Amino acid sequence: MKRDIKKEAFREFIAREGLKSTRQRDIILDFFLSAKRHMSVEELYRGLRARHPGIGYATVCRTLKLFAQSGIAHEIHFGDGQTRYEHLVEGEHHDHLVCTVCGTIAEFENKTIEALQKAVADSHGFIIRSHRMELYGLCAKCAK
Amino acid sequence: MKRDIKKEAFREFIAREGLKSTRQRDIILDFFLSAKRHMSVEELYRGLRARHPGIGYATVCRTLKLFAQSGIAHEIHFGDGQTRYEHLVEGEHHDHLVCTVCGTIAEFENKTIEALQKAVADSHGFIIRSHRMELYGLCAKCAK
DNA sequence: CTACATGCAAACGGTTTGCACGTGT
DNA sequence: ACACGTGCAAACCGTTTGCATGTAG
Repeated sequence: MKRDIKKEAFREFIAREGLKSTRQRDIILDFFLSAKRHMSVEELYRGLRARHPGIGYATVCRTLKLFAQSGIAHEIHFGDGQTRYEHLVEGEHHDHLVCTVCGTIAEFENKTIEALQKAVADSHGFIIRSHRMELYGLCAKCAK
Repeated sequence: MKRDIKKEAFREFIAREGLKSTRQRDIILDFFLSAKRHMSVEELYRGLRARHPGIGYATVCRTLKLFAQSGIAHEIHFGDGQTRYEHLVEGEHHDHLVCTVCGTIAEFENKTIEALQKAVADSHGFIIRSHRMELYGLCAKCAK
């Protein structure tokens, strides 16, 4: 199962870097992996806090950064001043449909677009390291 | 000339909203239109400050927001915590190639990608209001 | 026993706001 | 004259950091 692969990957990262496996990190990782994707730090913090009142905001921030470093998660910004994290499904990449009314975020992937991005970059002599693409507007529900 | 069309558009906006035309707004607009696109608030502020020492940061922020409201400019965020503004060329839309080494931002436009975005959105019943697409990596210079 | 992790509170960085004073209409 | 604009400093908001204490290895 995906979840366990990530846990394993994070465990390895922790070991490799000489860091420590702690109760908090386990709790945060569990919650993060089981929560919906694209959670903001604040949402994650509140969710965690509900079950584990002692946990600190700073710890959540620090741990999420570790997830990003370890490669199991990715930091995203939608321009609303909130940092979000999404868990990564290995090599896969996807982009976002962001509903500006209800805030729902859907994902999509389109190989043709990615190929065209590559072509555009090539024509500028530009080497793509990463990209982001977000479509903002009304989701099916809110469009009605 | 483009510049004058924008000045005119802003003047109209000011009038329509019952706002006032002031020395500062003129200065900021001039500087903004003549500066390179994608300037951060900080860069604009420093540039303005060099010639007009009295100008306040808050005024620059407020005025840039007005530009955005009036439709002559657009706020953009590249996830580095800085707000940038770019002046809009009417209906045109373009996307960005951001060099992560030297910070240079190039623009491109690709109708095929836009059509595909529309297709993706349609297949989700999603109505696009706006979008953003940024390719991050190394520009031609930095790639060498 | 040592180094890393935690929770708290204070600091931070960019942006926004409150307010007394200035200025366009 | 009145309403809107300005500059400054203080507030703000999400995030990060310093520090004393806790805990994994």
